[in-house]
Amino acid sequence: MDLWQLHIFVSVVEKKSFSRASEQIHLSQPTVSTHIKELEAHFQCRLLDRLGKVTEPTRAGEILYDYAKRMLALKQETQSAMLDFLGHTKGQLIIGGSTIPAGYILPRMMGAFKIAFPDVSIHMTVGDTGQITRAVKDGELELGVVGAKINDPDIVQEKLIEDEMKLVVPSGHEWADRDSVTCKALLSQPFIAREQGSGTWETVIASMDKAGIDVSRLEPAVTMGNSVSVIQGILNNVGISILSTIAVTEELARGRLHALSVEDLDLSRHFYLTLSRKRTRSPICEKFIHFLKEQV
Amino acid sequence: MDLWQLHIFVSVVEKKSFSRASEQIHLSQPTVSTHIKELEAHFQCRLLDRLGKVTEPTRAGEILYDYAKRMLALKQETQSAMLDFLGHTKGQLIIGGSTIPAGYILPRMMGAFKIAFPDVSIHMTVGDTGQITRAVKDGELELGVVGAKINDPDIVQEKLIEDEMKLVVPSGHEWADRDSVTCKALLSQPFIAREQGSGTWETVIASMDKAGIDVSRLEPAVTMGNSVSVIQGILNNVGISILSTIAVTEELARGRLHALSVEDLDLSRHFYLTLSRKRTRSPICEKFIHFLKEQV
DNA sequence: TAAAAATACTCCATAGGTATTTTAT
DNA sequence: ATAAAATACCTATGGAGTATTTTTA
Repeated sequence: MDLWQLHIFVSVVEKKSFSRASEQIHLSQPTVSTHIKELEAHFQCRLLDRLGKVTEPTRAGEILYDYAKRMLALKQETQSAMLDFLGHTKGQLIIGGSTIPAGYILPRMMGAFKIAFPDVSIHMTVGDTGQITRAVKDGELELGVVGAKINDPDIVQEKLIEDEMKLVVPSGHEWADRDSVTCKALLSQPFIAREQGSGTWETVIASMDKAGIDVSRLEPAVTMGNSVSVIQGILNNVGISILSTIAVTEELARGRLHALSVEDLDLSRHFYLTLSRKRTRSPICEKFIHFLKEQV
Repeated sequence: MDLWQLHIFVSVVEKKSFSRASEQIHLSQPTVSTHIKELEAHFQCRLLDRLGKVTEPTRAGEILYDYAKRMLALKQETQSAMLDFLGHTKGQLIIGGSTIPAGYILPRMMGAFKIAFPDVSIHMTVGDTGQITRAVKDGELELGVVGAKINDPDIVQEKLIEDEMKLVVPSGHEWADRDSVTCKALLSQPFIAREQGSGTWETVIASMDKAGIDVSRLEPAVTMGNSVSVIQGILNNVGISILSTIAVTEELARGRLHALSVEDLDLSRHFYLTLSRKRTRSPICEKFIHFLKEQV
């Protein structure tokens, strides 16, 4: 019993004739006979009563007819579900990002993408670079955007957007009017650090190392878990810190914070589009990648 | 896309490996490869990501996997539905009978059959011989029991049970103690006739004709629609009539009616099992036919 | 007699195999 | 080095055809 035989069977039932069915399916009449014969052999019973003028299903044939119709309908449903999916008109897009991308970059993109493809439902996970990368590798996420380069043969990355990090001080601060400060000056100020695993913080440390500054000489007033807390800390004069300008655009615009560059410190970094090397991405995801590269 | 390929695909997804799947389905690994390749060509997309150690479905593959499982489950369901039906353990039995069989013979049989095959649901239609025969011919009924022979090449009949018809009189009647009366004597009594289409009545008329009695000389007190009414008529002294003993067994036993034979009148008739010559009957029906012949 | 299905047969496409190569761990 | 999948190639089954016979209205 296969779908093709069931299709032939259904046609014979509906046309009430082997010959008429053979015309409909573009087969010869003997071929139709053979397939019906085979089905009857398989079920070990007559399925069709050849009454001479017409052919009608037996009771067993009626039962099979119902099931055959259901199976063929399900086949059709499968075909269209696949077409829909491949035509990237609907489906799920499961992505992830580290703090800054998930907080500021991806939401904007998702909004725009949703307008272009309203039948796509998007799920976003937030995690640190390691978590996101692992999920991409395991196929749990189709795409990630993180702030660090990963050395893993299963992962491919691509620069997506440059992030300019700056020293951020509250509006009443002594440096509030300056454009830049020296790297050394930083050591005299109470500083808000980030906990381990933060891409932002790792970039800061790396660039200080590179500039020959001993990071341990920084005066960490407090360590905070996320950039929102850091911003609150700065606003409340707990200390100052280096942050993504992306994360503080709003506060800068409102004049509550000021951003200045640190001389001799390369605080630029990139966010990387992070994909699995081997896994096939859904057409929706490919579309979203295209979108990302275009928009940024 | 056919069920066999989907089965192979499902196996690969579940075993996470072409080789493992090939072992499970008892195919060679290259054969599995070919089938997957063909499926991928059909849908024009990758369905499985060969990751080296393991193989996992792509998003498209996940969608197909779900549908494939549903289709294979439906195939299984079809198989068992057919087996159930052919094992005549469950299903529908649609039969019919003319008045006497449907009123007295078939109900008894149905009761006994239901005990032997509790999962069979039985539907019975009552109609005159013509209606029942036509329905059998059209396949609406699988089996009929009627009181007349039909001349139709599409119909086969078989004597099932002999019905002895007798003259029935109320207990207070002048003939109540007699065993028989002459045919002529009938003409002096108020008689309850049956309307046209009644097999019982046709048998009465035919046998009178044969005995050389002019039926029109009968004194029809009233014409009634069914044997139950006739019985009521006799009980209430409206007149007497000739009836199937089968239909009056109860009243005879209770002594409220008496049955006597009519001399020179052949009032025996048969009920005939009536089947379509060409149509295949369900196993349930074949079982029921066996049952009928055995029990009577 | 005419129409429908079954039978007989022929052919080729393909599902299946084995042997081997390529790829990735 | 090893295991997995892909490739190459061969074989045989069976799906499709045409021609014909059988059946039945």
